[in-house]
Amino acid sequence: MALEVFGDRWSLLIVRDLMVRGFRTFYDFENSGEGIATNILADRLRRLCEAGIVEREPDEKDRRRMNYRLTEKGIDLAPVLLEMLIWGARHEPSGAPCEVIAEMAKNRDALVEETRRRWRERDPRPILPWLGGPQLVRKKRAARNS
Amino acid sequence: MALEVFGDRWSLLIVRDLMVRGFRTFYDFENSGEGIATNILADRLRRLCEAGIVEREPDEKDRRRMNYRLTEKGIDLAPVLLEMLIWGARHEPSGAPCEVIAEMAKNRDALVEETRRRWRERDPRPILPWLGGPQLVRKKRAARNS
DNA sequence: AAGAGATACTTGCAAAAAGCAAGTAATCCT
DNA sequence: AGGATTACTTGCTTTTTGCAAGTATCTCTT
Repeated sequence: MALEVFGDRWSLLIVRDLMVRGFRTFYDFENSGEGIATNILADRLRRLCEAGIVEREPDEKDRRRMNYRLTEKGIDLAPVLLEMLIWGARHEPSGAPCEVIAEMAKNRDALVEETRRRWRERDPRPILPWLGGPQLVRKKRAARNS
Repeated sequence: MALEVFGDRWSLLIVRDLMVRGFRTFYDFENSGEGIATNILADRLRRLCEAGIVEREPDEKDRRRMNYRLTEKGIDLAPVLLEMLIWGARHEPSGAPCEVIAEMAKNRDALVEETRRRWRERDPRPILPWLGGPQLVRKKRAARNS
């Protein structure tokens, strides 16, 4: 079985970032602070595509860019991620505020539904704000604008 | 965070086997057909203990034996495992019969509760019969008896 | 139109982890 | 007492990961 997604350090994090942090590009992941090596990132994105969890489409506006997006199969991982998050918040000192998690645990289904909605409608707002979204301001541009 | 449980190929399988297959000993894992190497198994069991997910207690009856058991923190992984199982059954050709999974998906909470009950009351019956429980008949003895 | 910068990778090599086969110590069974 | 069972460990090979650097397009600025 291709349940290998669950046996890999990075794959699930990639899925999470696509799902809840609004990540779309290689660049987003590279500069997210997760610390994933670029060769591993390329490899995992490839495997996730092969597993049918992610799909890649070239950007219309900027031909250098690839957009990565969850498939239906990928978005169906939402409940798994949510349960992991709840478990982590309950048992590990994590960054997720406890009350928020308690709230999430009560409304699992609503939260999963909201995640699906945002994905369907390409609503880029991160559903877990404390994780932070992708850096929208690029490096050099930011330097120039400041 | 010790969310490394989720980034390892074997840790979650060990937890699953403790939880739903009624595994208790090193021997159970070694001969389960999962194919885990004994040094890795020893290491993962040690780490799971250190992470507070599993606890080890020497067997009363047989002093050679160690019994491994989930802690509260470990049994709290039940919802995560269940969601993985549901996902896997929906999207991967797995051994789990579809109707059974559909049923499980409908009664998530009841199933998690039943898992907890069996664990609390040390009811060894596997909750997912098609995965198979531990081999109760040992090798040589089986050969002799046949 | 040209050069600087951005994006999505690949390549080569070192370090870490996993896997395999064999061995060991304590305990049990007859 | 002696063989079997259980729970490991040890040493070595293979695979995977991680790091630094490089490359091929494409875009943006001047």
